[in-house]
Amino acid sequence: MNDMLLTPGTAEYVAAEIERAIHEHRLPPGSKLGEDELAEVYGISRTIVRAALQGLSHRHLVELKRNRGAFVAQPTVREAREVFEARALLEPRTARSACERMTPEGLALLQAHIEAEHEAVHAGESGRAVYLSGQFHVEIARIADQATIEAFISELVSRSALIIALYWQRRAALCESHAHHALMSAFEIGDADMAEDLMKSHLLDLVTSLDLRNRASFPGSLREALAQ
Amino acid sequence: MNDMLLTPGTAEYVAAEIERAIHEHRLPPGSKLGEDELAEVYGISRTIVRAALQGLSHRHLVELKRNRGAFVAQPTVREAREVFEARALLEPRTARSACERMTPEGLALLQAHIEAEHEAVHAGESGRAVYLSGQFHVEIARIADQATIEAFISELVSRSALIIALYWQRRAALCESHAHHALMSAFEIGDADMAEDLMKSHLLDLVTSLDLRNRASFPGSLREALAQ
DNA sequence: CGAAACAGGATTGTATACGAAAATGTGCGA
DNA sequence: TCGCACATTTTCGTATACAATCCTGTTTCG
Repeated sequence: MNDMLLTPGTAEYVAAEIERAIHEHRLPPGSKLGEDELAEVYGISRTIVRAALQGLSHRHLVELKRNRGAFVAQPTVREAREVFEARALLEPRTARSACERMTPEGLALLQAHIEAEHEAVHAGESGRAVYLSGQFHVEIARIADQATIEAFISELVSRSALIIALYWQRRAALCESHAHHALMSAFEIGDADMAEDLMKSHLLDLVTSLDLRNRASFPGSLREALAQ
Repeated sequence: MNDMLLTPGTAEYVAAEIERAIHEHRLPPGSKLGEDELAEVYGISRTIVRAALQGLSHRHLVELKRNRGAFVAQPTVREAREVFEARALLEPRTARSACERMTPEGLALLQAHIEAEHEAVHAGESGRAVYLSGQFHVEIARIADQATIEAFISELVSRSALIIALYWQRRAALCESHAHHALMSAFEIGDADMAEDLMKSHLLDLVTSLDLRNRASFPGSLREALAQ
């Protein structure tokens, strides 16, 4: 769905690949990202890999531990709350803006997006489904024509993928598509108030579908897993 | 006012130094940031300098032109509008949160901040004054105890410094301190609604004090300066 | 037998060397 | 004199070499 016009071998390309893998839950939180390993995979030197990892760490998707290496980030419960707090500030009014500036092309884009989501869900590609449902929010920001806010939302959506990987609780798998469908309706009839409200409650639904009780977060992940 | 606990010789240290210089208008928009030059200044290799510059480019403070080098960013009029749009979404409600969670320590911190601003203004250190008045907003986000939003606001404030350098129009030099004083009053009496409203109008005042008419932005800066 | 010290291996941190691209300066020809 | 092509110089992009650090498995001593 997103542009693939990044030339292979660049730091941006490698970063995008890793980010997508994180987003699709192929790289679970805590995964070690060895520099030599990545360099070999992409046929480049560690210089580029390091640039990519540094970029990802600025987006809080990767944690760089000095002399230890790079790891896929493990957002704490607190971080998770903060991310959705930020989304709650940015996204509803961005959905409003998008609705006000909606074009036929934008509408078609979002429609195609939703259909791709459905496909992924039915094909059992849950990773891709999670990725697409996140990108839906980014597309809305893009339609709102706010590049700065879009960049923030893009980061928050990616971090949300990590949060979902860590704190998602089984129940409620269908609310997603419903919420996106509802938003589409609002966009179609051009009801900006409705779009804003729907986005607000959609985000609220998302947080409440997480298990954000303070279970000591995951600094070690092992200590946590074994300390019965 | 900010922590100086970054060990010299690291990319973070160099990035912080450059960012501060940008913020204080010692490095005007468009300045060339040569790698060899910076490496010599800080007594390090280009490796570290490049890491620092890449970090700054992720915050949109530096523009990296392939095979050309790094330059202090020159936000366009459109970018300027977007930055303040984003600030309008984030900061008022963050000021509210800060007000609700205000502590005596936080109050004292902000008070000291304002006094430092006054000092800088009276000492004629306009660069430092601009820097401090920006940091005031970041401190509020910190008091609101929202690290994620704080990071966003920090970036937006830094970009605002560039925008001010480019688009500020003389008049209205005193509104700044007034607005910050008014905010302090709201914090002191714990009036969250007032804090939110004051921040909202403060940001509005800021944008309206800029000259954001489309004067072809500054892609070249030279072409612009000489095309009479 | 257990714990601390030690050595080996693996991985990251930094500097530097070399190649590539762009900007600039020079000289030739029209 | 002007313009174009070529050479030079500067600066960036990438790879690689080496040093520093950490982890782990082993040894040694109490």
